[in-house]
Amino acid sequence: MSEELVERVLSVIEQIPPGRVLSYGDVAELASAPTPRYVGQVLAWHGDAVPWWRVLRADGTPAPHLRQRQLSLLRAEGTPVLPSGEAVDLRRARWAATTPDPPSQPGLFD
DNA sequence: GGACTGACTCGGT
DNA sequence: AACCGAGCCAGTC
Repeated sequence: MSEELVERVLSVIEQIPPGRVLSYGDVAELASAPTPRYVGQVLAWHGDAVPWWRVLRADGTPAPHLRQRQLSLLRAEGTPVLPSGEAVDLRRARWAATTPDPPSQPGLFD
């Protein structure tokens, strides 16, 4: 696998602002990775170097083995979580890369 | 070269 | 909501 591609994937993740998230598919698209699976693979190996908790599955739920830890990290930085507490509210928390700046006001998510 | 395994996703039951 | 199958692709054995 190309080292360059790994760098791009990590770079995209590094740029996700606190309180916002991206799905594996989003990251794959932004980094021109071949498939979302690849992003998961990169995170499994180099995840400790980036804010991995800001990457979720397409439905807003974290990968099963990270469920607890990831959700608490997200809650800690103010990411909007659904009432169930089991998934992030993607419609509000998803980071639009083309509009990089997160909403600048405190009223942020609501 | 298979076969199987994942921090995946989507469409169909 | 839950389960299934297909497509995906790098790694490992």
